[in-house]
Parts: sequence; C-alpha cells; structure tokens
Amino acid sequence: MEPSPSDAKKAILLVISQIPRGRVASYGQVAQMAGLPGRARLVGSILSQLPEGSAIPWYRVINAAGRISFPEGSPSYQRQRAHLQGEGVELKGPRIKLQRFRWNP
DNA sequence: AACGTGACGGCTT
DNA sequence: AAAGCCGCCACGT
Repeated sequence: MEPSPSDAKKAILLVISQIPRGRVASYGQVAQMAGLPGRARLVGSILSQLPEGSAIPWYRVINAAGRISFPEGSPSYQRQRAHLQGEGVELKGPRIKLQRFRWNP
C-alpha cells in the first residue's frame, strides 16, 4: 500500500523524534528510515511547516553533505547551529563531523 | 490543470 | 572541490 501523505508525515516525525541528543541524521536518512526511500525533500518540506516551539528536534536533521540547509549566517542557520553545539555536536567550519556524530541505530 | 519553488541527494562534468 | 542535471513530490498561485 502506498502510504497516505499524513501517514508519511507521522512516520517522518516519529523517526526524527528518536534521534538521540548529540547526534544528527540527514534528510535522506530520515526518509529511508521512515520507509520512504528517495524522498528527502519531503522531510524538508514537512520540517519547514513545523509550528514554533514544536517538541520535534528538527535541528538534528542536516543534509547529506554534513551541512545545515540554511544559508550561512541566516537566523535559522544560527539557531540550528547553536542547538547542535549546545548538545556537543562539533562542526569544522560549516560542516558537521558526520563521521563522529551521525546517528547509526 | 499547469507551473514554479524548495529545510534533498546521487551521479556526472 | 564545485557546479550542473535530474529524480523526487508537496504546496501555493
């Protein structure tokens, strides 16, 4: 069965909510773990519509290049980076050290 | 219904 | 290392 859009959204948010503190996952990784391979953009699309103050740890989702998917220096970029550094995720310049901080369940 | 946009990603230049 | 191409598809216009 093809998952309905709302099922897909639930699956994606569930996966993101399980990313442990101090670890990160890529959009594509989240999509795959949610049973939606190849649909990384859907993950970004859903996160872009999260309400303010959501309990979902949206900031633990980064792109496959190990970078924050906001323009460097934008308020969103700085917010996300601060969250990550606040829980011990190290960056080398604008790039997260995926080798060390990627979530591998 | 058509079209542009975008918190993506893998592959090729 | 960087930029282009293309597949992916929800959404607003």
